[in-house]
Amino acid sequence: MNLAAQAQKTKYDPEGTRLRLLEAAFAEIHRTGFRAASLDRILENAGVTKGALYHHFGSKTKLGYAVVEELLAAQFEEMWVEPLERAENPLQALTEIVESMSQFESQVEIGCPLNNLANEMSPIDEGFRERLGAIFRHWRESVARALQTAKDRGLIREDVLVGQTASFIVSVMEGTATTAKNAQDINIFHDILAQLKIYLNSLQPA
Amino acid sequence: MNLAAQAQKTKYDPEGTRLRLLEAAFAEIHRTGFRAASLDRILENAGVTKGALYHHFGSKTKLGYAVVEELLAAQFEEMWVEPLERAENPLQALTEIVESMSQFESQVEIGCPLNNLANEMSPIDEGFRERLGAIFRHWRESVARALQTAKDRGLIREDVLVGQTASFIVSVMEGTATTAKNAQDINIFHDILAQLKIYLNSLQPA
DNA sequence: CCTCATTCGTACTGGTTGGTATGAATTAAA
DNA sequence: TTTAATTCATACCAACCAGTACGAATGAGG
Repeated sequence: MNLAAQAQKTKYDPEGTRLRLLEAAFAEIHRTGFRAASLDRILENAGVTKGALYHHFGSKTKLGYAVVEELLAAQFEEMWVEPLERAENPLQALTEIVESMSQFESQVEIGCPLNNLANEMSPIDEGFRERLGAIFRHWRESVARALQTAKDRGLIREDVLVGQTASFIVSVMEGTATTAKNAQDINIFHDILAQLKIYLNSLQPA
Repeated sequence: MNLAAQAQKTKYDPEGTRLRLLEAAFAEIHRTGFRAASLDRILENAGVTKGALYHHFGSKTKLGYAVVEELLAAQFEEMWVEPLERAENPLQALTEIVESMSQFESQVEIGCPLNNLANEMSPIDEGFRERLGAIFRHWRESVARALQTAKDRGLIREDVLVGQTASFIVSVMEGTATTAKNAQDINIFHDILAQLKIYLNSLQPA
């Protein structure tokens, strides 16, 4: 039945075209930034036309908002929030995420999409700022919870301020993305993450 | 004689218009980013016309390069390199610069211009990448030298890798600018810088 | 089968962009 | 004083942009 429906190849596929639009927009925005992202290019890559776009979303801006809410947020959920949530040793989990980051070569080429969008849009568009801010906040809170759990289990020192430290760690990640993207060099990326790991270790009790 | 030359008010003032163009471009670029910076707005703020611009610079891109080389680089020279160069206690000087940063409210509003430009232009324009990269390198080397001097004087531990640590510190500064700009909140800015100061202190011998 | 909303495709618009062509005004050189 | 180079001002252009108007194709409900 399900297969039949697929084979049938219905002409109109609203959910499908919507998703293809979102993904094409995400890629284009990640590559060029939001304002320089061309709707025509997005449409070409998505394989749909302008009528479809303005039917599903109402403007370029709303398309951008949807990308942030539905795709970008999910990426951080999967990469940071969930692994930290179900980790037995939160401090080690944090270190492992940082290590797994080292292999993200696209970060070096075109940067972290959250970092890119925040730098470009936050000062000039309140809608973007709020949505990106929500991701940042969620990210920081997730790290803060992990640090608190680690503290409760005696894995880090008592005098560590989990909130401020979480903000610090997140900022290091953002700064690292910027630095690596500019240097276009994977080595400096590794160097900084190595120092971040040393920093994380230094949080442990003496 | 000099005063007479000023009072004379010569009609053509190539160096003056060049500088006015550079400064107007710097402000506009800082506010909107390079690609969104409108030449017409720059010309309006500088009080000159398009003919002057294309006479002194040859294109929008070259104008941007000149801004980076002549204005942006000087800003970091003044803010970081020189104070660290002539500091008696390099570690303390580093801390003081970070503290002085806390009062830069424009950083919260529209971010650090180096951070902004690097995020926007480095992946898509080699000319910008090289020039911004030179500033980053200079910045990192300046911090690294300060750390090395501190190490030589026994102010920080022997096992601190000055190069990697300098890259780490610079990345924190960039990440902080991003975070603060998005949050539009001076408090989180202070929180992160407070943690950076704690980190700097942790470099001292036990 | 009929009706009506949904889902798109096509063609077009007004506005803005960086860039250019041209020449006039001014300065420097001879 | 004549000539030549610099320094600008004005008017214009092709390209691209987001957005819209309109209608045709398709789907769902009765």
